[in-house]
Amino acid sequence: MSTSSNAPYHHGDLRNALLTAALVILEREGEAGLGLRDLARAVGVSPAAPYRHFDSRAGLLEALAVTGFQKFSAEMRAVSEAHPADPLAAMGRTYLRFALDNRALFRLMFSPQLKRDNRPGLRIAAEAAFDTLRKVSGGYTTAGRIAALAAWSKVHGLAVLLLDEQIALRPGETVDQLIAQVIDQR
Amino acid sequence: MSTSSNAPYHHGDLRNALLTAALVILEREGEAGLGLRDLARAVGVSPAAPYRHFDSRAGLLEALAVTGFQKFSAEMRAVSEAHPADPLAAMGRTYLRFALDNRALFRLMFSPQLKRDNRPGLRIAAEAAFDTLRKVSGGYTTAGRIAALAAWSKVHGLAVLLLDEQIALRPGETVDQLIAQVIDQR
DNA sequence: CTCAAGATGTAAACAGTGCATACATACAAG
DNA sequence: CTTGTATGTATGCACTGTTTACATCTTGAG
Repeated sequence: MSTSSNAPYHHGDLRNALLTAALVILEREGEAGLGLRDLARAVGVSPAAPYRHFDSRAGLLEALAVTGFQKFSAEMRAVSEAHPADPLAAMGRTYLRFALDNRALFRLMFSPQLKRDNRPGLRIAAEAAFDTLRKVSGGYTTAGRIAALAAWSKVHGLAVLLLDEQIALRPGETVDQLIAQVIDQR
Repeated sequence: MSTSSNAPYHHGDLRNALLTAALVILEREGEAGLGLRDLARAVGVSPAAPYRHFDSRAGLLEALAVTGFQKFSAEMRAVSEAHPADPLAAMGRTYLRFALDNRALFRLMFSPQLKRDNRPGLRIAAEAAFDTLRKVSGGYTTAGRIAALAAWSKVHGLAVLLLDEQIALRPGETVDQLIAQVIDQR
């Protein structure tokens, strides 16, 4: 809480500072461009300091992904409560908006890299997110598991294709227009 | 064409040997686990040798992805000709089969990493593949661009979710059963 | 208040990476 | 046979994630 001192030996809130700085770098440079040394330098701390808060680079990525899943869950829950009549279309749009507004983070959340070294924290956060997804979209799930999987696949696939810039927009067409049309299509 | 010699100075077909060895390592270790040194060691050649055939690691990955797109195109064209009556469902199943049979390669083909450094070869190969996809699935495209995008999104999304093991199979259920059901769902 | 213990940061070094440069070898055309 | 070119090697550089030993701050018990 001090101090007039210029550079205190202890940062005070290094873990959070690392996470927020990492998010910025992640979205700007992509996952491969997020190095521990650059990150440490960005926060003004030695290269070894992050290891006091994360066991490895993978640990840091996991922490980022976990916050991503939490934010994702919160947004999905909020939009489903805001549109109790027909939550499905609204949830689809929110799913896509989240992916487009947090491109690198969204990719990280579904990264096979992280899945490979079984990070339990990530597994738990992901399952929690999908549980709320299931709960909150009750209509679809009662309409049948296959229908739910098909809907999820469509939304998720559109997200991935848009993130990878595999879909070309028509002149004057906005992404949200396209999203709305694809979601309404059945 | 010689020789009885044990280890000839020139490999003879290093480029292909590198590509096939790289594919094996890729599917076993993932993209991050594919290092040039390991690759060179696997083929029995010096660490610098691959640079005679690929300008960089990214160049090698690009070459892998290009072969992937070619194989993908060939399979899609073949299956569409084998099922001229209703090519759509068959193509969807082939799309999914390809993804599941070439997991790491499929991911590499759509990797944003490679897209970032605009490799022209990859761009061309990808566009060629999607062109044949469009041509070959004529029915869908005439049915409307949005419908085509929705169908593509569904198939691609299911592929990605399956690759990331985000979808749990029911006891006794096979992947192909699930795929067929989701594809037939509309 | 004191002061030991633990938490948090630093400095330095290690192994491994992609990559570049200079050199060696083999083949192919004249 | 000579010579140019393609292909592979040896070596070194800059950089990375990570570990170890040490420095500094904070905290809580006596």
